[in-house]
Amino acid sequence: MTTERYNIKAAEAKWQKSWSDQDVFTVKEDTSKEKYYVLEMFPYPSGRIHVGHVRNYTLGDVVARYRHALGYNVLHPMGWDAFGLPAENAAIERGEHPGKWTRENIAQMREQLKSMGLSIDWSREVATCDPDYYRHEQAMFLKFLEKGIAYRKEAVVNWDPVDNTVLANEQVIDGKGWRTGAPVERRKLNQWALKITDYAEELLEDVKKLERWPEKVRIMQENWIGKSQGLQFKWNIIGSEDQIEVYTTRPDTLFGASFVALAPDHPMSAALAGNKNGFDAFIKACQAQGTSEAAIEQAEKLGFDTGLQATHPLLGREVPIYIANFILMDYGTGAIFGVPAHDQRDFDFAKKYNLPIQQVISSAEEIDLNKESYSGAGKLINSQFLDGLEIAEAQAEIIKRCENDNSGFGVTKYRLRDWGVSRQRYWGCPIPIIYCDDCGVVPVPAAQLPVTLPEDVSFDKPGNPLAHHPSWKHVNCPSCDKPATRETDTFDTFFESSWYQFRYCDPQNDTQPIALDKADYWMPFGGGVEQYIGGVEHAVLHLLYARFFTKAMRDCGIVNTSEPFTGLFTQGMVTHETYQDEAGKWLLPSETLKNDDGTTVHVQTGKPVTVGATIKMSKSKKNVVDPEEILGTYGADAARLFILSDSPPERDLEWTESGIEGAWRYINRLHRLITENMHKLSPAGAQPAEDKATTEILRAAHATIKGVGADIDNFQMNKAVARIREFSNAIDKFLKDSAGSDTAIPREVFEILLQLIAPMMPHLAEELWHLLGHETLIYNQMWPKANEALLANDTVTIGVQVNGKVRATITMPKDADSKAFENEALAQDTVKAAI
RNA sequence: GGGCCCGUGGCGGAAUGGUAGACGCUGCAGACUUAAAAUCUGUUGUUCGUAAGAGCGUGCCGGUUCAAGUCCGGCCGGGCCCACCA
Repeated sequence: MTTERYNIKAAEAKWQKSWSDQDVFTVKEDTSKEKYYVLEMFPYPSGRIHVGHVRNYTLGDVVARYRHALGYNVLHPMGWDAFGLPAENAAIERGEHPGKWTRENIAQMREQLKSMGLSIDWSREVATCDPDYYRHEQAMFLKFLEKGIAYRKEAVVNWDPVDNTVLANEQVIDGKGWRTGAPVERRKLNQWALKITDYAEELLEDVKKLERWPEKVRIMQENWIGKSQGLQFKWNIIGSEDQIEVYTTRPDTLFGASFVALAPDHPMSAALAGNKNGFDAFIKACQAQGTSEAAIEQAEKLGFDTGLQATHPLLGREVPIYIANFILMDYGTGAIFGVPAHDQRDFDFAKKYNLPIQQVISSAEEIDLNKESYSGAGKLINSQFLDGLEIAEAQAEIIKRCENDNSGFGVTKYRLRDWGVSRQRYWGCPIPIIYCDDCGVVPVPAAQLPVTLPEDVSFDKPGNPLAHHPSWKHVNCPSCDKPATRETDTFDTFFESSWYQFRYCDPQNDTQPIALDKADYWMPFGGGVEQYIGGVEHAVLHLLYARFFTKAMRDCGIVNTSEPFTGLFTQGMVTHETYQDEAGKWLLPSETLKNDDGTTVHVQTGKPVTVGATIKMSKSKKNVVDPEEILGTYGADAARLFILSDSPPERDLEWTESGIEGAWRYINRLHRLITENMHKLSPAGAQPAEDKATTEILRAAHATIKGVGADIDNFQMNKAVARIREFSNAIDKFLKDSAGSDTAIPREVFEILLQLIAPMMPHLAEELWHLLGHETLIYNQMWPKANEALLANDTVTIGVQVNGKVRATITMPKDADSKAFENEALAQDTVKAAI
């Protein structure tokens, strides 16, 4: 018998064409079916997909195909997060227009994704740089402005003095601009911001309810929002009318206060310092101070003594006033009172400036206040009316007294800051605002939207090309028609990714971001995207912004949804070994060769190569593999299978050559398993034989249906793959055992196998399904139902332990009583011997 | 400094408190082949033993339990996130 070897390339292309020709992935609202929205974080169109994308989209595709087979109306879209800096950098480096560069990249990446065989409804594709996308964003921004959710404020930003642009925090490395290396300046600029702080409490309360989010991400968001409760009150300045307002979460330690300190950039600091010598130098030193982790750890606590004293309004305590480098203007009120005995920073400061260290919390454990502060539990001492109280009681008491006395009040604060959305960049969505000398800030009228980017821009000057453009920014004021200028800033690119999940539901709508009825179908009040999948690196920024945006859209009447993503899965990274040649130069995995003796050498020179740590794939360490090469060599199914096989999806996945080869071998083995045994298939419609082997293989089939379904539900794709391999091994054994006899393999067994592999290896499943004689696509086949009657196992095998050691195993009827188990156990020779 | 997660063979990893190591990768031995590749078969925690078999084994110490990789307490080690946040 001759069997043709499985031609992976031809088969994968053929079935991709079939899916496309039959338009099976296009989806419409259908109220007769339950919907299921599967979404993976959309890619930035950098030009080529990387293995992280392959992992992300494979995971999503398994869920989408599985849910579709279960009968859900599945929405599984794809798009492009297309605005951003790399496009501008490419423009600067190669003189290409960012739009052209981006669109070419999209075209290339779309083809790469299609070659993975993803079940994506490409008719819903969106690119955020498309005016038809961002016009709605501009309209929403104007609604936010009306509602008071968007506002203009003066904010301190990271300013690169060489490029003349604002940098994001991530673009500041050790206090220097990432591109220019110039020391970053802190500058005050007028910026548009969104009032995410108004939503702090709702964001915090709701994130606790997102049960299908990883605990880790929920905690990260909670920490980021940073709710704290404390006391806010004012200290009087001796010899002045002014007061210093402070915030503390430890009002109980008030009697231990030995100083009051203000942030260097606190509005009162300069006045308090007066014209004392050294203040300017002190401020300069504070500004020069790095913000990196290392810098903070090494930084000495520095203070500037104003020479003034402050008194507590309720208690009359008198303490010196300092300006200190470790006080942050962005948190609380930008001023504190210091309690050296119970706060380590205050302790360090007190040691340096010889301030008193007064203990007010006692503890059973030993406290040495010469060495360090004590911040644990205990009872109040040295605190007059608070003495003897527990910390929590003391806090309540002091807040009560201050409130009665009107000298202070209990207050809830959040660490969360408003979201500054202005960027001095070209390749972003223009902010639809016009500035008029007479009318001030004028929103662009709805009829004039979208404000589109000019095509003819030059990048030869540093700074924002929109500001340099000769004509773009000059317009007439919409209200008085006098000459006016446009806002030349563009939105932060997180703006686009904050609402794209809605746009996929109604991508062609040119009057609204999304029609309400479509939003209500796909992203109803009770929940949005059932399954969102992406990297954990977006745990805070993107996922918090998108949650906020959804609530803001809801409050503007655009949607009824409160939470965009009801289910979230964060995948692990893809890692790879690293390689260096003798000179220490990093080598690509494809430049190395493993010898049989275990050594690794350079593929061309044959010189030894040092194999280094297995770390996240990165261009700089060159430990990357190109998905296009993998797909070309092994095919999409093998790549998908390997990605799903070994590591649990939430953990890091080590990419290995032997692993992908193993997956490829299994694809071929499955193909042979079916094609070489077609003649053993039972005829269609025949009742299965009732012999033991046939019953066992059917039982295995149905147990596998149940297990694989549960595994996919639980995102344990590696277990699903193991189960399928176990099942195919069982089929293999069945066929070998029955060789020579006329025992048929039930057709159902092969069909179940193919249906179970279909979400993971869709091309192979279609190919073999077709070879079994089916005219319809396996994609449209309903997921098989496990036959519970077959699964009901009537015997059970248990281990018998004596003194904690397994001495025997016994197999008993499941409904046997405990006495029967006991008798059988005691009858075992090994058990008798052990007793 | 705060928070979270994880420690199981040579490796990735399985295991509702109930036969630890499923499934794979690697290695080893063999079959087929002139040879190689591919494929197939066997084997692969560790120690002792020719073998049958026996002992030891889930980072360490203790606890709960008839029974612990799993639950509890305390250590040790590794990773991630946040952070002069008052």
